[in-house]
Amino acid sequence: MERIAAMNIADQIYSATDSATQDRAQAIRDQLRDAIVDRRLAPGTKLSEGEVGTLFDVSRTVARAALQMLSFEGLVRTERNRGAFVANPSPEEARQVFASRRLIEPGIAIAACGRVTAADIAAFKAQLDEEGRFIAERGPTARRSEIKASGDFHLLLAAVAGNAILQRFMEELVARSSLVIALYGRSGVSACGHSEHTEIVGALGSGDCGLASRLMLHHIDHIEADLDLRVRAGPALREALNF
Amino acid sequence: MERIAAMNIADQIYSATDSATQDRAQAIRDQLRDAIVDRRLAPGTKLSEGEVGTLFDVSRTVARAALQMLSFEGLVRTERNRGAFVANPSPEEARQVFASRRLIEPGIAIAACGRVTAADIAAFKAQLDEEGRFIAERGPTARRSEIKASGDFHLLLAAVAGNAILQRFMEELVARSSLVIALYGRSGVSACGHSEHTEIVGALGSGDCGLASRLMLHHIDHIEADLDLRVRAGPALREALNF
DNA sequence: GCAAAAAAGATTGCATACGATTTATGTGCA
DNA sequence: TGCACATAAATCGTATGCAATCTTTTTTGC
Repeated sequence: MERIAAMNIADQIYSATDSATQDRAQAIRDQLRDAIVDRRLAPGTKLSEGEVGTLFDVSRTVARAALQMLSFEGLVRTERNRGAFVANPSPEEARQVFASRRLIEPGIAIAACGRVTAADIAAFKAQLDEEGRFIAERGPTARRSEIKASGDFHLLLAAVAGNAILQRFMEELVARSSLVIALYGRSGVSACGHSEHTEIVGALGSGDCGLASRLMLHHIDHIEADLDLRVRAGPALREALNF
Repeated sequence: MERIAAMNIADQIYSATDSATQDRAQAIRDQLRDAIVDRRLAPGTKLSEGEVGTLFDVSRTVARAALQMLSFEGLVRTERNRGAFVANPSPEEARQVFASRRLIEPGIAIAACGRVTAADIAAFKAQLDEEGRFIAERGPTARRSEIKASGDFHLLLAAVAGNAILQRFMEELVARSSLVIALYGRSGVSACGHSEHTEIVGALGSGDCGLASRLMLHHIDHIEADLDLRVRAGPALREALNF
C-alpha cells in the first residue's frame, strides 16, 4: 500500500523530467541509472555497448544513446575507443558535488517552502515512512532501497520547488552523491539522515523557510562529514588499473 | 592580439569541459551551440538530422548525437518522429532560467572571489576590454560578438570558481539565457551589463566577496528586469504552429 | 626464462540501409 | 469551390556492417 504511494511519488518526480519520453534509450538509461544509484553496478564497472544492447534486447545504436545520456549526467565516464565505465569520482569531484549541493539545496528548500501544499506535506510524510521502514529492515536489498529513498527525499523537495531546471540539476547531483557515498562513505548515514529529513519536513510544515534552509545546509554538511575523502591506495590503484 | 587573448580565455573555459573531446559530434555541437547563442539560428528553426549531417559532412548518426547533446542542454527541443528545433523557451521557462541563475551565481561569485589570482584578474580585464570594443562597434556581427562576450564573462567567472560541475550548469544557463533574451529582450542590455561586469571585477580585485555576490545578484535582476515576459500573441502563435 | 614484437580478438566510431511515422501533395466527389 | 481520402515525399528510429583502435595472447629472439 505505502509501496504504491512511494511509486506515485517516484512517478511524480520523473513525470516532470521524462514528460515526452522519446524512446527506448530513455528507458534503458533509467534502469541503468537506478542500478548505479542503488550500487548494483559498482564504480568502475565496464558497460560495453554490445553487452548493454543484448541485455536490453536492442541494437548497439540504442544502447550507445543511453550510455551517452548517462555520460552527460556524469554517472558514466566514456573514453574514446575504450568504452563506458561507471563513474569513479575522485575526492576532488566528490568535494565539488557537495559544494554544488551546499550552494543549491538551501535555496531549493526556501523555494519549496514557499510553494508547499498540504498534499505535498502528505507526500513528504509518506516518503519519510518509506525511509523509516527500510532503516528498520536488514539485508542488502533493504539497504539499497534505503539509499534510494534517501535520495528521493531530496528529489521530492526539488519537485515541490517547481523549477524544472534546478530539479534536473538536483537529479544529477543526487545520483552522483550516491556514487560518492558508495566510494567514500564511512558509516551508515541513514539514521542521522532520516531524523534530519524529518526536521526539514517539520520546518516546511510550519512555514519556517529560513529554518528549513539552515537545516538543509547542516544536513548536507553532515553527509559530507561522514565521508573519508583522503586519497587512498585502494581506489587510486583501481583507477590506475582501469578496474 | 587581444583577439588571441580572448581565444585563450575561451580555450581555458572549454578545456575543463571538453577535456576528453570524444568525437566529431562534440565539435558539431559546439558550432551549433555557438550559432544558437549568437542568434544566427533563430528559436524554432528546424534542425533536421540529414541537413546537419550534410552541412558538416558527416553521417546522420553523428549529427544525431550532436543534436542529442544540445537537447540535454535545453538548447534544442526534440519531438519524436518530427525532429529537432532550436528551443523556444516559454516565459515560465525563462523565469526558471533566471531563478536558477539568481540561486547559483552569487555563490559562484563568492567562490571565485576566494580563489581569484592576479592572472585571473588580468583575464577579466581582457574580457572587459573585449566587451567594450564590441559595444563601441556597430553592425550585426559586432552585436553577436557582444552577446557572446557578455556570456563569456559569466563563464569565465564560473571557471575561476573552480567547480567543474557548477561550471557546466552555468554553461547551460548562460546559453539558455541567450535564447531567452533573444525572445523576450526589450532593449540592449549591453551598456548597463558591461558597467556592472566592471564593478564585479572591481569587487573581486579588492577581495570584497560579499560585495561581489550582491553585485552579481543585482546584475541578474537587471538583466531579467529588461525582459518582457508577458505572454504575447506572436510567440504563442508561432509555437502553436510549430514554427 | 624473459622481453619484445606480432598476430588475434574484442570493442568502438561511423556510415549506410530499411521499415515506420509524419507531412505534403494530388485526386475524386459532393 | 471545398472537403475527404489516397498517394507520394520526407524524415525519423533502429539495425547492421565495415574500418579503425585498443587489448590480449601468442610467438619469436635473445
